[in-house]
Amino acid sequence: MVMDTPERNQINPSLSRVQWSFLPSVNVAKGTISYDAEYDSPVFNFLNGLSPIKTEKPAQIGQTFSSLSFPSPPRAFASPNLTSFKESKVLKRHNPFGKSSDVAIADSFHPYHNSRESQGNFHDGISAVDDSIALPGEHTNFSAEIPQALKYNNWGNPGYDPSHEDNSLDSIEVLNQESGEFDPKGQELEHWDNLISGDTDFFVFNSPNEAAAFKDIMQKPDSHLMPLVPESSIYNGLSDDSKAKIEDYRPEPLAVTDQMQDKHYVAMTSNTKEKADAEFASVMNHNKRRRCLDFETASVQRKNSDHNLKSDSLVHSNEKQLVAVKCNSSSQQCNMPAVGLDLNALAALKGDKKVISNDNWPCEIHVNLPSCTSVQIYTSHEHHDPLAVEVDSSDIGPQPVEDSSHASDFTVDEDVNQNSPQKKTHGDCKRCNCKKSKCLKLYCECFAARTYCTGNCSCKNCHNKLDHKDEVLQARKQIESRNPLAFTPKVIPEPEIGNDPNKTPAPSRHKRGCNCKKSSCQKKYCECFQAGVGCSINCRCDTCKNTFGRKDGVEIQAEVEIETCGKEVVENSSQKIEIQNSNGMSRLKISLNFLSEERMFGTLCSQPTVSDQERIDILGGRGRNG
DNA sequence: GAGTTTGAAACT
DNA sequence: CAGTTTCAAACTC
Repeated sequence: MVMDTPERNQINPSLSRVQWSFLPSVNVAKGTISYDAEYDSPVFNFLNGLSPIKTEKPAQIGQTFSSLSFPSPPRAFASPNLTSFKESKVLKRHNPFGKSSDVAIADSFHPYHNSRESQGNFHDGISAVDDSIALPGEHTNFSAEIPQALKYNNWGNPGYDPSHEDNSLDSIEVLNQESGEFDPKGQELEHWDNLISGDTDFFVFNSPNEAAAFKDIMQKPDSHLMPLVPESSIYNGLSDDSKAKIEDYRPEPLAVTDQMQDKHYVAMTSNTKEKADAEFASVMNHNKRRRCLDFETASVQRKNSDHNLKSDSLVHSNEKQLVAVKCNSSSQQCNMPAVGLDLNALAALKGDKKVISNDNWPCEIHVNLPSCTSVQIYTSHEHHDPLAVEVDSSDIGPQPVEDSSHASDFTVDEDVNQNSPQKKTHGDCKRCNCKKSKCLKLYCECFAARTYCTGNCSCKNCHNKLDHKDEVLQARKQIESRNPLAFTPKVIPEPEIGNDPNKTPAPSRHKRGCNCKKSSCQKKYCECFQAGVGCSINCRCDTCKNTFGRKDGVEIQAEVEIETCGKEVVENSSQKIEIQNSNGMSRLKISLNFLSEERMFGTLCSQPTVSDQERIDILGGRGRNG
C-alpha cells in the first residue's frame, strides 16, 4: 500500500542523492540529529531529515544545552587531523579511507545548530548566527560560532570514535603553494581569535607541556589569541614591526553583534608590515597547529596581488575573502545550509563537486555542493564595500550576481554538474517570489532564512541584497526586536522525556505550532506538515490529520525503503527505515547497509539522472490510528 | 501561467 | 492578546 504521506512528496526522485539532505523532512530533522558527514550518503541525509534517529553509539560528548534539549551541536570541520600547510592552497579533506579526495568539505550539518536557540547557552546574549556569513560585514559572527561548533565537534556523531579521531574526521588545509605557510594576514589572525576561544582541544600540541602552557595562558583574562604560545616564543627573534603587530592584534573579547560586523577587518596593507606578517605567521605556524580550518576565510595572502588577478574586483591583496557556501533556497527542499551558514553549512554540502578557482588566484577551493547550492565569495575592501561573486551550482558556469561588475574570473568545474537542472523558481531550489515586501519581511523565505536574494529569485523590488545591506540588517533587527526568535528554526526538538541515554532522541516539533483551519494539516500550508513533523500541543489547528502525527496523538507507522541506484556509487543497496509517529513524536528504526567505501563518497560527484536517483517506496501504510 | 486558497506575518 | 489585513507560498485549473 502506498501511503499518502509527505515522504513521497518530500523526496523528490529527481533529486540527486546529495540533495536528499535538502528535502523537507531533512530540513526538519537536521535539527535533531547529527551524523558524521564522512558517512555521507543519501541514506544518512535522508535519515537526518527524518530526524529522531537512534544512534548506535551514545553521544561522545554530553549534551549541554539546557533549555530545550537541543540536539547535537555542530561538527564544523571538527577534524582532529592536524592541519598543516604544505604544498598548495587547496582545501582538502582527508577521508577516513585514505582517499585524498578534493572534497573540501563534508561533515554533517545541523541547520539548527546555527540557530540562536541552539546556541543560546553558549553565547548568552550574543546574536549568535548570522546566516550571512558570506558577508564580510557579518564575518565576525560567523567566525565567532566556530569555537562552539568545535567544542562539540563530535557530539552526536554516530560515526565518531574517539579512538580513531584521525580517521573519522575531516581535515581541511589551506595551503600556500608558494610559501608553504598559511596565510599570515590579519584575516587569518582574526579567526584565530575566534577559533581558539579557550578550547584547547582545538589544537594539537607537540607535547603535554605545550598543552598545559596553552591552557594556562588561555585562562588569563586577557588572553585570547596571542597567548596561545608563550610570548617569549612569539616575540623571540621578531622584528619590532612584528612585535608591534602582535600587540596590535590582540583581539577584543569575543562578542558578536551586528555592530561588530564591520569590525575586525584589519587589512594589513602596508608593505612594511608584510615582514611582520610573515614572521608572525611563521611563529604561529610553528608553535601551534589547528585541527580545523576556519573555512569561511579562505584567506589568501597576496603579496603581489593585483597582477595576479584577472579581475581586480575579485581579490585584492590583503583582503579577506570569505568563502561561504549556502543553499539559496529557503524552501524546505534545500534550505538546510541556508540556515546559519556556518562551517556546518559547508560541511553539509556534500553534493556535486565544484572546483572554484581562478587561474591566477593561488587558492583553489574544492567544494562539494548540492545542485541548489550557491557559493558566494565576498571580498572585503578597505571600505568594507563588499563584493559578491556567487556561483549557483544549479547553473553551469560562473554566475555572478548582484553586480556583474563584480564578476570574477572564476571557473567552475562542472565536471559533475553538467546535468544540473535549472532551479529558478519552483524547481528543486526555489527562491522567493516576493512582490510587495521588498523581501525584507519574514514573508520572504530568503529573508527569513537570513540569506540574500539572488538571481534565482523572482522577487520584485527586492531590497534583500547586498546593495541594501544596511536596510536588511535593520529589517532583521526590527523583526527580532519584535520577536527575538523570529529567525530561529521553526522546528525544534521535542524536549526529552526522561533521562534514559539509550532512549531515542527527542523528535521534532514546530516551535510555535500551526494554526490550520482548512487544510487539516495535510498540505504544505501547514508548517508542521511542511516541516515534516507532527502537530503538537502547541498547535491550534482544526481537524488535524497531520500524517506525521496528529496533535491528538495518533500513531503512524510506515516503512520506507530506499533504494539507491548510482552509476558510480553502490548499486543494489537498500536501507529500511521504520517510522513511528506518535503524538508528534517520531521514532526511526534504521537498517543500513553500506556496501563499500565507495558508497561513502559516491555521493560526492554524482549528478542526478533518470537512472541515478533515489526511489522512495513507502511500503507501509498509514498507521494504526492514522 | 493565471487565479484561488491558505495560513503565517504584520499590523491595529 | 485578539481581530484584521497583508503577503507569498501552495495549490488548482
